[in-house]
Amino acid sequence: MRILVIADNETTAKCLRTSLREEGFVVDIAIDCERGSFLALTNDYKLIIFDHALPRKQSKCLCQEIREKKSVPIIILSEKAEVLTKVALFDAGVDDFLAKPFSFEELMARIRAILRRPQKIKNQELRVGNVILNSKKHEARCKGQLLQLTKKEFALLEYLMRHKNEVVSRTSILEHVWDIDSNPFSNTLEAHIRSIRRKLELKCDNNFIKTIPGIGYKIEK
Amino acid sequence: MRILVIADNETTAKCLRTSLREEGFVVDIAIDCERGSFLALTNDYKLIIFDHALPRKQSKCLCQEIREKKSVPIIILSEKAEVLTKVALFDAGVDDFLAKPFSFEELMARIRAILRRPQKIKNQELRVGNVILNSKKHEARCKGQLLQLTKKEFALLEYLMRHKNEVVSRTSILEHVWDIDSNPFSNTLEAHIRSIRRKLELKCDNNFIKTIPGIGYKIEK
DNA sequence: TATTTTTTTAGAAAATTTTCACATATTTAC
DNA sequence: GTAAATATGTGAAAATTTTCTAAAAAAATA
Repeated sequence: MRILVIADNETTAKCLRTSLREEGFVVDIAIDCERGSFLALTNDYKLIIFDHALPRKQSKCLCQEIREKKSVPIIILSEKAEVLTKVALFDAGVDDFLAKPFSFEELMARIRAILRRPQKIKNQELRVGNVILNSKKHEARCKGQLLQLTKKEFALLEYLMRHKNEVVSRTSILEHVWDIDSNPFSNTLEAHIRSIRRKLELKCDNNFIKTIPGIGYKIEK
Repeated sequence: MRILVIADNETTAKCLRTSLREEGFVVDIAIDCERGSFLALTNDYKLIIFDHALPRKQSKCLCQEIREKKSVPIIILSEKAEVLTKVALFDAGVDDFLAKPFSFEELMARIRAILRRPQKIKNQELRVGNVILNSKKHEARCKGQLLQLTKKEFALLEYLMRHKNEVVSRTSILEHVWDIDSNPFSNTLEAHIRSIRRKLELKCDNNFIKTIPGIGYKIEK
């Protein structure tokens, strides 16, 4: 689940990224409008979080620009919830509005609401075949046995399992599970697949992740 | 358990904070309305305590403002229990009302009533695995042996134990166990975890608090 | 003021992620 | 069918990130 944070203040952006990563998101940050706009238009983010310390006109324009071409939800973080600005921003296609400083819990509540992923889903288990993922516990099990997965392995396996019965291309995996700084020529994806497979084989399942040469990977129910 | 105290008189606020801390709460204080409103709206407090020495209109407005956006309970401390004011305040969404002077015990009784967890706050023991917390005695035991925990350590361990079997992110720990002034870049959290672990290891349990790298900590039953 | 508690600091240790060199498999061209 | 080209798999090491640790500094408390 990849999202973009746009903020002029690098510290703000990095704090947000750290917290959002703990929640399992893949986070790109842009510390100016231009880069923000570029990233927003050239990637498929599930959500954009936008710091309104940016100059007013710029941020309104930016929202409109993004919304003309993408249907991605936008959350604005603002210094003061000024009514006029607020209305203007909603007109520009903003989905939600949060006055600073806010608690991270509050932001997460808004994010869940917008992504239409109520907290319940987070508690729920994701099950395909013998494998069960529980993201609240950050626990993966195969035939009841615990798999000791790292954060990246967990995210990768989760992505594949959410797309069970379909072939997922390397490109889309890299786009959703890695952030913008990932090296597209490396084989880190293969390395991670390898290590998940090894852990699965060790515990139970020998052919959970199938390779579709030239295309990508697939998990079948 | 984080709460907010709003009072014009700094001494009052600090006295309340001290007493409430002794009861195990994490307490933010605001010595004017503006900051009070600001904190109330931007944090997830379990309770707001409100000194009515503040100008009447202000406090009514403040309550309404907070209640429009938050469902947090509010207790008002008033110089005289004037009936009219009282009614007006209840209209504004106040949950309880206490005329000064009052005993702290009395305030705590109201707090317990409002939080609708009369036992859990003070009387009940919290038990996970070998570890038992008794917040009434402020006593932590592992296999019957007493652990000499500081207040912060106790609060941190309690937070983790209340969320047993789930991964608790560093961010959410910082938000719930530390107050607004905590530095997000420090590693005071790790330092406290370390010192709890050392005390636990000394007495009994070697792997009570697990680290989930990149996410946070977890206690399993 | 003396004592305890909390926070900060900085370097060590641990864990994770990436890279690399080469192995193996698959596809394509002949 | 075979060889070349392409794509993926593999294990180990390097690089990076994250967490741990101990000790000193700062703050709170008695």
